Amino acid sequence: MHARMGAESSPEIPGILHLDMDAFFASVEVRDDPGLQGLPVVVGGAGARGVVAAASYPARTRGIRSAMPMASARRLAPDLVIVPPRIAHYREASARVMEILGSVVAEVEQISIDEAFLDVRGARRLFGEPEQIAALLRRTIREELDLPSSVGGSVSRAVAKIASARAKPDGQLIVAAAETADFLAPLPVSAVSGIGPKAVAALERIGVHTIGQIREIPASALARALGPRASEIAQLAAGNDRTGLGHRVRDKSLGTERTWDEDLTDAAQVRRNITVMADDVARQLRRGELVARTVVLKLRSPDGTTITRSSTLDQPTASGERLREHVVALWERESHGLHRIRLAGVRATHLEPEASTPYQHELTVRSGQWRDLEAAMDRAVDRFGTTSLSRGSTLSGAPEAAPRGDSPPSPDQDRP
DNA sequence: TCTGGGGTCCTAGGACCC
DNA sequence: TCTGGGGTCCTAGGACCC
Repeated sequence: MHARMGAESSPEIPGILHLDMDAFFASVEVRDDPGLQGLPVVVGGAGARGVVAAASYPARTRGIRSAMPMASARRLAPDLVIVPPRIAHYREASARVMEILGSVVAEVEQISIDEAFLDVRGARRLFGEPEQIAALLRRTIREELDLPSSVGGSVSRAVAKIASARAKPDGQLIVAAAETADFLAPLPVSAVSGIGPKAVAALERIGVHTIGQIREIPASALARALGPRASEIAQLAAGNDRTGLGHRVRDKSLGTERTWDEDLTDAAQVRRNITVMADDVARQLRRGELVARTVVLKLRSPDGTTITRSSTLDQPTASGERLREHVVALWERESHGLHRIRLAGVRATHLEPEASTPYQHELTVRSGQWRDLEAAMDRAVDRFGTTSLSRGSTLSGAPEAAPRGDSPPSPDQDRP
């Protein structure tokens, strides 16, 4: 059932587009090194626990996929070319893609580094129907950045996203409103964004494999299989969402984590590493002119069990010293029960723009000192890179650093 | 040589306030 | 001296996405 026909309610134009860059990280690397053209190229960690972050199409024809363990990828393609990720570089390319989108369409919602939704209904008078706008965007990205992309279009975000995936590589697919049900019916349930491995397994248990079948089973059966998410998923599967575009205001959290090829067994070593991570997170906050109110420590054991422990601060901060204190305290609370650590991470959440927080106006002498010191450190890091100055010793002249325990500050030998 | 690193969103219980 | 309901914050875990 549709809403009333108001003066502005346009007929069902499939004007929600989803633009997705093809094999983005890998495409950027191949573009920058034409010698890689046609080869099975993956971007990702080469270590024992590395995984594939992006695979070129020649790699995909060999069965290699994103998120696959690098060891498996090597088995599938002994001639595999592994390129270490250059995230900052991809972010730059991403910014240029988004600039191009914004130059054609006012309504753009970036949803990840390599994809965006666009509402082109208002751009039709200038640039034509959704098909033509999609072609224009893809052509411009190709000409200006030499990168391939694909576009899906629909009246629904969920369906536009499914369509862009079906259009790959280097294609476009606009699904007219009247064709939506036929388009969706034969697709596997996993095609819906939001239906992951757990939901797929739950649906298979009740005999549901395709999107069409979701609409045939009773709502009660769907609710039993999927729990509270059932109705939302039913809506997506029917192509009924009309949510339009939202505009993500700012980041919600920011953090860093690391998995070691060999588990850490020394508590002091874990403490040193999370200390470095806390400094790194604080630096990211300062760079983004943000402060955080909560810091989260994440720990994973060899068997995959993951715990998180969080601590909320009295005042939002971007101080490495503050974050270190809290994250180390969280670690000291847990370290007794954890003897082998596969992964550790530090994340800052409840972010606020630095300018809007009262803490800025309540600088004490002491916090003023840390700000000056850490600002100086930021400048040095920008100039010399992270490895030259990692932590500890530089700040130990500051008024009482985080509890330090048994071992003296030592250069961090863990980072390649 | 079996599982990364960056995130978002949701749920649920307990504390605390009114 | 027996018990309610709503709202919000904090913490923890989990599913999911690229």
